[in-house]
Amino acid sequence: MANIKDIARVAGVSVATVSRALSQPSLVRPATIERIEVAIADLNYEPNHLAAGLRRQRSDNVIVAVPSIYNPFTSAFVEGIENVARAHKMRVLLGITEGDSDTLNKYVAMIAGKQADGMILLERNLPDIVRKPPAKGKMPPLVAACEYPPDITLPRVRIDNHEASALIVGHLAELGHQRIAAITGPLDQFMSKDRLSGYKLGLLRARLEYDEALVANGDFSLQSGFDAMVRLLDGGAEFTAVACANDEMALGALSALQQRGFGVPDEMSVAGFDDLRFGAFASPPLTTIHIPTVEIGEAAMRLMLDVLLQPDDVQPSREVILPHRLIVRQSTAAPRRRKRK
Amino acid sequence: MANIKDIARVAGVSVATVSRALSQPSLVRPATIERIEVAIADLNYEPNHLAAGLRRQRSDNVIVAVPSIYNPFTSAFVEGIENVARAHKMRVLLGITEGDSDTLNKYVAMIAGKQADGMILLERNLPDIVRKPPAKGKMPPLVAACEYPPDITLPRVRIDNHEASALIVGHLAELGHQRIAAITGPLDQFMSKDRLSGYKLGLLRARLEYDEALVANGDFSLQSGFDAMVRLLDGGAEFTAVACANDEMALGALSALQQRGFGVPDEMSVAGFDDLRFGAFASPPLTTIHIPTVEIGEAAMRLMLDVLLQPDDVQPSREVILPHRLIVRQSTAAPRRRKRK
DNA sequence: TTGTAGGCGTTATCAG
DNA sequence: CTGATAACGCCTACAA
Repeated sequence: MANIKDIARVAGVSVATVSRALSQPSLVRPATIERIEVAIADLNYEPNHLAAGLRRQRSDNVIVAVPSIYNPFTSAFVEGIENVARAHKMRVLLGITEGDSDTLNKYVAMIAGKQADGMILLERNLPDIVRKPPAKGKMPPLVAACEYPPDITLPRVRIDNHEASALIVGHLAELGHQRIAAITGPLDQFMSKDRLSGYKLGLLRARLEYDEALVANGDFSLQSGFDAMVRLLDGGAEFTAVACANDEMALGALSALQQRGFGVPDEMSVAGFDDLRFGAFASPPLTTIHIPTVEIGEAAMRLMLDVLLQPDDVQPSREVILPHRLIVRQSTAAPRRRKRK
Repeated sequence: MANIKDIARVAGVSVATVSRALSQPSLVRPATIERIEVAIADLNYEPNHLAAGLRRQRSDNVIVAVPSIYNPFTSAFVEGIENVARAHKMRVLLGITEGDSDTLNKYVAMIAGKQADGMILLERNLPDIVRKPPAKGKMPPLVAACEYPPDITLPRVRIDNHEASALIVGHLAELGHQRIAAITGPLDQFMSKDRLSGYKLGLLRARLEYDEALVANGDFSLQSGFDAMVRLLDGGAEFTAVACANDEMALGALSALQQRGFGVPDEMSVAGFDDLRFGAFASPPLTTIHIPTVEIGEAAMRLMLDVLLQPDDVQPSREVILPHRLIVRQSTAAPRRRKRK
C-alpha cells in the first residue's frame, strides 16, 4: 500500500506538503496540489487513519452504548447519531452492553485507549466513572440520550416524558373516560417512573382519582404488555381505557384484548407511547405520543461534537429537550356500550 | 495519560516486557507480570489502541454496511455480528449507506485507510471493487450477508429464500387454497426475485396455475403492503390467500383487509416472511417463515474472522445456508365462507 | 526470561 | 509556499 512518502516522491514534493495538501489545501499552491492529486490517483493512495490518529490523538470514533440494538426504538436513535457523525467525518462504534455494567465500563475504557473519542449513552446504566470521577486524568466525553436521574451533570438530550404522559391521559379524560388504567415500564428505570408520574399528573389535572388497582407493570416488551393487560382484565377493577408506557406494550395489550373479545375502541381505549410505525398499521391504528427519535440521536451527536471541541475545562452541561406530540388514531374513543366487571 | 514507557519505568522493566506481559503473558515470569500489573493499576494505564494498530496494521474494526439500521430486520443482523465481534475483541463500525453506492464505496475505502479490517455487506448494492478488482493491491476482506447474484464469489451467509417461499405457498395450498396471491418485494433486489420464484415453485408443486393478476409489488414497507393489498382487492381477480414477501408488508396487508372489512383468516388467509416479533401479536397472529436473523449475523462475522485469518491467497469462498422454518399461527386457515369478486 | 532499537505513517513545529 | 524532522505509543525481531 502506498504511503504519504510515495506520494511525496512521485509528486516531487515533501511529505509535509502532501499532508498539507490533504488537510489544509489553502496553504498549498494549486499547481502543487494538482501534482499531488495525480500521484494519489496513480498510486491509489488512501491515508492511513491509524497513523493520523496516533499523531493527532484521536480516533474520530464515537461509541454508542445500547443494551441492545434489536429494538426499533434504539435503532432509530442510532440512525440519528450516525447521520450527523457521518456528516462530520466521524464513525459510530456500536457498543452493545446487554444491560451489563462491566461491559459498559469496558466501553468507557476504550476512550482512554483511544479507540473512541467519546461515548453516547442510550442506556439505563451509568458508567462508574460518572459517580466517582478520577482525581487525576480527565473525564471522558460523555453524552446522555436517555433518562438519568436529574442530579447527573451530563450533557443530555431527552423529551418531556412527564408532560407527554399527562398529555395522553388528558386526551383520554377529555374523551370522557373516568377510569383510566396504566401499563408501566420497569420501575427501576427513571424513564418509566417519569412516565408513571406523568400519568398521575394527568389524572390530577382531570380531577380523577389515582387507583393502584389500575396500574400494571411491564418491561416494555410486547409480551409484557399482553400479560399486563390480562392481569388488569382479571383484576376485577373497572376501567374503560388504558395508557401504555410504550407502543410495544400497547400492541401487546391490543392483542390480549382481541383475544378476550374486547372491541377497541368501543369497549376499551388503548394508547401507546413512541409512535412506532407498526402502531399506525395495528388494528385499530394506535393513538400514541410521537417522539422525534432520529432527531434525538442527531441532537445527542451534536452535543458530543460540542463537548469534543470544548476547551477542556468549560463544560456547559447542556440539556436539550425535544418536542413530543399527541397522535390520535382509532384506538381511542369516547367510552360507550356495556361495561364489564 | 500514562504510556507503556511509564509502566516500564515504574515496574522496573523494559517496554518490551510490558508489551509481552500484556499480549503473551506466558513468555514472562509471573513475578514480573505482577509488578507490571501493579504499575498498570497505579497509573491507570490503558494501552493506546491507535499505536498498537499502526504497528500491527490493523484496527480490529469491522464495518457493517446497511442501507438503514432503522429496521427490525437489519438490526437483528447487526446484533448478531456485534455478538461475535465482541467475543473476538473486535468492534463494529456502523456504515449506513441509505442505499447510495458512492457512500458504500467510501466505506470500502476505509479498509485501505486502516479504519477497518473488513466489511460485512447487508446491502443490495455491491461495491465497485467486487466487479473490477484492482490489478495491484489486494481485495479488501468482504462478506455478504444478504442476497447477491449467485455468480459473485464472496463468502456469504443466507437462507434458502426460494424453498422457504415455496414452503409457505405449499402450506396455503394444503389448507385448500386454489387462488393464492403474492405481494413481492422490490424486484430489482435479488432476494425479492428469489422469493417470487419460490412462490412460483410452490404453485407448481401444488399444481396451481400462476396468474400475473395475483401478483402485486411492494417495497418491503408496511405502507407498500397496505397499498399492494388494496390493489389486489380492487383488481377484481379472485383469491383467498396472499403470501407476502415479508412480515412488514403482511402486517400492512392485514391492516388493509381490516379496513375493508375482510375477516382474516375466514375470508382471506395472510402469510408473512421473517418472523418479526410484532407478527406474533398482530390480529390475528401472523403465519410466517422464521429465519434465524441473529444467527445469520453471527455466521457472517465468523466468516469475516475466517477471511481475516486466511493466508492472503487462499480464499475458500464459503457459503453458509441457515435453516428456516414455517410458523403457523392464526392468520392462515382453510378457505370458507362467501367468495368476493 | 528480558532488553535494545527500528520502524509503523502521519502531523505539527520550525526554518527557510 | 515548502521542506526537514521530531514526535505519537506500541510491537517485534534480534540479541543477550
